Parts: sequence; structure tokens; C-alpha cells
Amino acid sequence: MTTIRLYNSATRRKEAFEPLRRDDVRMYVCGPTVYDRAHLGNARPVVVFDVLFRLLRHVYGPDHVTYVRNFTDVDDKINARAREMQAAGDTRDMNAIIRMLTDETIGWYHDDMGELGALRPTQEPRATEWIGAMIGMIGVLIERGHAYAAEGHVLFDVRSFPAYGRLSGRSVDEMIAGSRVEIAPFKRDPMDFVLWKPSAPEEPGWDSPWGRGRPGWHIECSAMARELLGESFDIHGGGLDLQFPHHENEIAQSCCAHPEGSFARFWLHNEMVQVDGKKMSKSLGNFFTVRDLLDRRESRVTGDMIRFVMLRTHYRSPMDWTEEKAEEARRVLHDWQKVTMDLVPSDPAAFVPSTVLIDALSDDLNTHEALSALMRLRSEPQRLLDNARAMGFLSDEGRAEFRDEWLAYSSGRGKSEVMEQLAQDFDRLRKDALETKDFSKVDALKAALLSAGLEVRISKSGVELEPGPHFDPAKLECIE
RNA sequence: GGCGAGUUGGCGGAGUGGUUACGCAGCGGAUUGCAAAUCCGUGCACGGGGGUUCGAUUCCCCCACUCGCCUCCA
Repeated sequence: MTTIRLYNSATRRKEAFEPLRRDDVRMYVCGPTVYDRAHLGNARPVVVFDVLFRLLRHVYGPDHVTYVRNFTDVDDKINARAREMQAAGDTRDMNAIIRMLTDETIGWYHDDMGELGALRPTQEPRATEWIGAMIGMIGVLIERGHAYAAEGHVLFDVRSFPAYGRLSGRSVDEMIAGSRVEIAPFKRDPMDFVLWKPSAPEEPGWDSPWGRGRPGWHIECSAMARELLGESFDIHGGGLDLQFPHHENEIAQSCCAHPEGSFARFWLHNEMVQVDGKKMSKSLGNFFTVRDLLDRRESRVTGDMIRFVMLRTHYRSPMDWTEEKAEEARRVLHDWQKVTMDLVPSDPAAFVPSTVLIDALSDDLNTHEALSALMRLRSEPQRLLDNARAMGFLSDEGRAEFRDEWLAYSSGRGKSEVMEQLAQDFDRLRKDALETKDFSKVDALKAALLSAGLEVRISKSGVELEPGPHFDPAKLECIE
């Protein structure tokens, strides 16, 4: 049996992973707040934890892993976006706008993350569908003396939980000393955080023992994790920027409401995506969305390419998105597509992944090494295909798209009479030139073909044309 | 200011107490009218200082720099 070793943020060590129950490995990952297209930073944990999900399924069996990732569909940023839309002339009431906005954003998210080769989690709960569980948990926290109501709010009393700050390695006193936030006057302690807050009449709100209001951000994960995974489960993942305060608060809420459980045993945090050495974030405005990248016609970026670039960097290191990395990914993936084009993927149930691949991934998700292992499999295309697919690359859709384009624009095989004609014309031109020693016409045509991204293969038996990594059909039209 | 992570060849990026992954680029060769593609070969490294050690890029200490969190954020 493969032993998976994972770096546990809670202990700051790489530890051998042993699930609580081998027949039900449980993982929770913080999902997006749905008010906008996912940017590249949002995509990183999706890809990273997708790899972990796949690895767990491989080791423990596909039916023995439960992966929960939430959608935050109640949040001040969503409310703010709805108000913006009203200001821009949308006449619907706020709740109607929000419903449309969150539904649409979730659809986009599924589309975009699907193109990155990410499997859907086992469950994707929406916060608004679990408000009752949140209210219940808040009630328990008040009963147990870990929370208090004040001016329509309910606050968590951080002083009631001695372990507060342990995950992120800080103490309440130090944080207060270095605090730069304004402190609401009704807080007993400056670090106390909101479990429930009142809603204005037009804002989304739910009736509760503390009046009409909405949950604070952190309680949803605690409540949904408890409902769907139980008081104790195996893995909790998310971006490093969530470690404090979000995950710290989740631990406080869950452990105080359910002291009989241990909440998550392994905490995994992925590092940030950077642009020009700075974290990509919405607040800095230096972000671009996955969809921007996929739709930018001239760069022709595919989901596989984004996935490749993501996994080329270890998940605990910051990752810079650069043109050079995208190009490397393009070149490698084009090659993989080409050499596996005519093969049929093995039945995933019967296929045994490469030991090197599994060993690499089992060592705290060394995806870089795993990709190197795939590259070394190039001389065995069937194994390359099957192993690459196990890593989420070379999907059926991507392969079909590649194959169609390749056949349409290569000579000698496939369905392209135009390209065949072009190759023959080129060959005749070249043979003439060999007689006359005047290569100017041949060189001009060759340069044009190459600049369209075609590979021009000249041999004694003739000329072959094939699309290369940078092939662009649009450029072909200029060629006479 | 507090806490944490990092600094590897031209670039990206693993890893290891001794024999230096891998990819790209570069260089040389085969091939070609010249190329492209392909194949073969090849040079280049571990931020600075001190310590432990027979031996450190790898362990320890100090310094410098970079990044992140401490406020919404994946």
C-alpha cells in the first residue's frame, strides 16, 4: 500500500497520512465566493487539490473518498456587486440580482475549472442552503459559553478557546499589539470575530434567534464540514492566505461546538500565484481570470497548459505565471497530443499508473517530479497517455479538438486536400529549384509556411506538412 | 513592529551529507540546397559569513535580500 506523506501546516512537518477510516477518506477545501469569474489565483487550489483527490482515489479507491468544496454565496462582496449592478441600471431587487449573479458565477466556475481538467468534488454545498446548520452551531457556541450576542451580532469569544492562534503560529496578545483594524465597540476582545450579523431590509437575510441577519464568513465552512464530513475528518485545504484568520476561526468554532471531535487532522495550504513577484489578488487588481487566458485568441492558451504550468511548481512555493512557462507547456503538450493521437486510452479501472508517478505524488504532491516522470514516458506513448490522463491531462475533448485540427491541416493523412495540394506544389517548386539553383520562390513559401506554425518536413520521398505547437490557421490564409 | 516561507546553472525548477535531476535556451554533430522537425553528444549552479564533519549546496548559527500573513482574498 502506498504511503502518502503530506506537509501538515498544523504541525509544520511532513507526516505519513493515515485516514481515520480507510473506506471513507474525507477532505474539505475552501471554495470561491461567487460574484466574479475565477482568476488564476483561485484556480491554483482547485488544481492542486484535484491532484490530491485523484491520488487519494487511486490509493483508497474511487468510492472511498469524499471531497467537499463549498460555494460562498452569501457575502458582503456579493451584496456590493449587486448594488453596483443596481447603480448601473438593474431594476430588480437585490435578492433577485444576487440569485442570478451567484447561479451564473457557479456555472462559469464549473466551466472554467472543468477546462483545467479538475474533477468535480463529491459535494459542492452552497452556503445559503445550510443556514439552518449555521444557526444551530452558533446556538451551541452560545450555550457552551464560547459566543455572545451583542447589538444584533453574535461574536465568537476568542479568549474562551486557549488554542486560538495555534494553526497560524500567533498569540492573541501579539495580534492585538500589532493590530491595525478598527475595533467594533461591542466586542469583548478586539480579536473576537463575527458569527452572525444583522442584515438591512433589502439585503439577503434569514430569521434567527438574534434577529434577521446573515452568517459571518467563517461559520459556513465549520457548519457544512460538520454536516457533510462529521466532527472529525482527514484533510482541510485552502490557500495560504486563508490560514489566518479564516482557518483559525473555523478551528475555534468547530472545536468549541464539537469538542468530541478533532475537526481536520491535516491542514494543507497552497502558496499564492504571483504576477511580477507580487501576489495576484483582487484587492491589488493585478489579476486575470482563467477565462481571459483561455479566450485570448492570439495566445491560444488551453486548459491543459494552465494545469501544466500550475503543476510545474510545487504547491507550497509561490508560482509566477510567465509567458515562458506557458510556452514550455504548449510545446510539451503539443508533443504529447501528437504522439498519443491515434491511441485509445486504457480502461481507468484496469490501468496501473507508473510507480514513479505515484511515488512522486505521494511525497507531498511533488507534481513537478510527476510531470518530469511523464516526460520520460514519451517513448512509450500508451503509458504516457494513460498516466497523463490519470494526472488530469489529455481529456477526451482536448484530444478530439487536437486531432481534428491536426488532421485538417496536415498533408499526407487525414482529410486535408488543401494541405496535400500545398505540399505537392511545394515539392514541385523545390524540385525545379534544385535544377535551376534558384531557391528564392521555395524559400519564400517555406518561410510563409513556417511562420504559420507548420512543420515542413522535406525528404527524398517528398514534402510533408504538419501543424506545430504554434500553428495558427488564420496565418495560413495569406499564403498563395 | 510580530509571525512564517524562501534564496540552486542563461531561464524555469526538483533534489541530495560525498559520486551534481529534468525541461527550455546555448554549443557541437548527423540530416538538409538552406532550414524546420528529429536523433546523438556537450558546457554551465547551489545568496554572503561562521560552525559541526574526513567531507556541506544539503545540518546548526548569524547577516543580506525576496515574498506572504497580521484587513476582504485561493
